[in-house]
Amino acid sequence: METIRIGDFSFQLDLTKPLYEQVLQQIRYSVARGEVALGTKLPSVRELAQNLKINPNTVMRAYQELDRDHLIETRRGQGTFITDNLKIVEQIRQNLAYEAARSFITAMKELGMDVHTAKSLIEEGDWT
Amino acid sequence: METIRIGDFSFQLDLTKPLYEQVLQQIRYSVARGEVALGTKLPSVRELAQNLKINPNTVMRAYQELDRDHLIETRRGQGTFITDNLKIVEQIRQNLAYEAARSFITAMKELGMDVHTAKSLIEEGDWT
Amino acid sequence: METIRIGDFSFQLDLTKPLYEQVLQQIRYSVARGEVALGTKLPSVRELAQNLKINPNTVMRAYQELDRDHLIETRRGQGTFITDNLKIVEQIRQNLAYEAARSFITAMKELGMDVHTAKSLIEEGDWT
Amino acid sequence: METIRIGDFSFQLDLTKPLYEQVLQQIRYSVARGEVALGTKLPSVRELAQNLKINPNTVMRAYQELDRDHLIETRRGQGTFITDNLKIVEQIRQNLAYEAARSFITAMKELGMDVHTAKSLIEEGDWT
DNA sequence: GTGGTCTAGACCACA
DNA sequence: GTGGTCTAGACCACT
Repeated sequence: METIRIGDFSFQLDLTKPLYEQVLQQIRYSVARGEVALGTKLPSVRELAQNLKINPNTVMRAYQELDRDHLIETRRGQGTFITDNLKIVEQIRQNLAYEAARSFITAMKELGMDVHTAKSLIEEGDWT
Repeated sequence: METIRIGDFSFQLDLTKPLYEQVLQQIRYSVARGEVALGTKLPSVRELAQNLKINPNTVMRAYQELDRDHLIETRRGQGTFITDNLKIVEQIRQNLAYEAARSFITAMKELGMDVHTAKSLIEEGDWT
Repeated sequence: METIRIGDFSFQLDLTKPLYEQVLQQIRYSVARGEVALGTKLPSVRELAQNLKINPNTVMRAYQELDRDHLIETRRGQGTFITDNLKIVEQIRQNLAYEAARSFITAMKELGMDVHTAKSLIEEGDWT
Repeated sequence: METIRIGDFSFQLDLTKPLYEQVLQQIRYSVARGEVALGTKLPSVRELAQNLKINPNTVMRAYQELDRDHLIETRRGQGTFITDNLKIVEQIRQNLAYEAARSFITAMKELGMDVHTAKSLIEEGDWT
């Protein structure tokens, strides 16, 4: 799978899965990971679409959803920017981590395994 | 969300998500959890459909996917049965657990957190 | 898969495939292979059904189809017998072999492989 | 039996056999035979259905099974494409050929004929 | 009675 | 426009 870099962002798209969701997630994770400075200007919808060779509507949809979560801000005539509110970023980072953990634990419980077993699985696995 | 019991199985359907997938998963987990004896006859397609108030085709699709994974066996004119092969069941159980762990770790890494942090999250969380 | 012997015949049933067809084929092949003497009496419908733990209707259907091919003969009040006509048996044996070869060659051609390649495949394979 | 061509594909349907299986097989063989370039877009579900005068659901089922084998890739909103992975195609071609040979040999053995006889049958037959 | 295939047609998600 | 899910209901194959 090809990696495309644009500004501080990098994208890897799997064409068989919803594109707008991948774009959205990869921006979300880039910011949460701290790779992108707060307040940074995002590439324009048209520019990103061109680079990723996807439809501008798809990029727009991704931006809209991020805007709704206040992770990015659209300023008319200026472009789209990462929020400069550190709290929001931290909040999102925590939520994503918590959600991932919670769904792991849920799956384990559905298999009749307890939290202890879950921990062992994480410890013993080779996650390179 | 209403729980429906039928034979050794219980089902909870969320009408906003693909029904056949939920049926499929819930059978898969029931067997993996060891709640259902190997070789057991599943409810007939029509019977389960009626109980869950969904279309028989939807149930059939769930059964067919499980059949392809060899977790169940369908015998025309007789019905559908859980495999009596313990190995297959164990294999599936391991795979489900491993997949859950792997996707948790992947998400953590994408947030810039390491396996150690992942473990702490599991330890400290309140997963009741 | 369990093998069941009854008289000169032996059966192996896979419950997930049409039973009447398996019974039919296995009788057909037993005779073609020359394992069963011409004129031999077949087990009664009821007896065979009992031994194979399947429905008598299923055995009956197999017998009826074999009767139509004149491989067996039903004599009222006496039972069912393998034909004593060697020609019919030879004919069926040849047909079965020819059919198998023809469908193999057809598949090969559909893959864009010629008869020569087909022969090589047979020669080189490990068919133990 | 009427042959219907559409794009690089051609279809012949026998209405007495499962349609989705025939569609599936004919696509599979077209690709294995190398008649269709890797990465090619398949006709859309609706388009193929219309041309073959069958129901879109029937076409979809064929596509879904091929997708599971990774011979094709479906991209929501974009269409369905032949895989661009040559390895998968070669693998499938080999498997199909091997399976055909294996089932031929099995049939011969069940008739009490050996591999040598099988080879002779292939050599002597008139397979035009 | 069991499962399997097919149709017609609705409604949704994605690009 | 694309594919994906679901329904209702017909008809068939097998036990």
